[in-house]
Amino acid sequence: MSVDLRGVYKRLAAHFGPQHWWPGDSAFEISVGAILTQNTNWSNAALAIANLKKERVLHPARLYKLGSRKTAQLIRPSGYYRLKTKRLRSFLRLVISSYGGSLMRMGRVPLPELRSELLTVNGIGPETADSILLYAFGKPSFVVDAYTKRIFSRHHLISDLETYDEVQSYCVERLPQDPGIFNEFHALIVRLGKEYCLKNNPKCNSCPLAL
DNA sequence: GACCAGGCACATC
DNA sequence: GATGTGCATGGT
Repeated sequence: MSVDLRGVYKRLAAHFGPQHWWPGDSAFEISVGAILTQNTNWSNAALAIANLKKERVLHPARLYKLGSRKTAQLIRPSGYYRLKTKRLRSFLRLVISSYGGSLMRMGRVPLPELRSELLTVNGIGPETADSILLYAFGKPSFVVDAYTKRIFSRHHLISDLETYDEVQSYCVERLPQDPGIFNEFHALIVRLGKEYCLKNNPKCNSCPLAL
């Protein structure tokens, strides 16, 4: 069975309107946000980013120079702060050692190579890598997350056993290879998930995606 | 006070 | 390769 994912996208877009993702003023800020929001409510990640901005360290070299203790203190509201400090610093080492601290230079690397490189960083898995590629660098890398899996399996588009790569292929094969569409689609899925497809108490009756 | 949130690495079987 | 566990905060 082949579901019209383009149609799904159009309906969500018509229902919710533009989502204006990802909130952030630079590729670096978006990348940091992608790590800080792992398994975490965005509002908590945003508190941490606000702290980094206030200290004027939302910049690769400055943040690295800041050191672990101070970084951990600033990103505390995002949760898992010791773990995320390590992860941020692993990412920073890549940016600094391979690209001289320039996200601009990093963004010139072709998608497949850059994705592989990001996945070598401790703490960057497929979702975080794809979020950085899509939202920080504007590359057509489709982001799959818990909402995508939950919604698609509840609507019987996929089984709940599918792996990350399988769900990603499923979507990529059914959508135009356009970063603008990938961007909006994922944001709309998250919006739908938050409003209609909660873990325990789904108000699925009124779901705009009656498939 | 329980439950949840825009994951990932690592241990163990 | 599948399954389980640690990581931690702030909002509802």
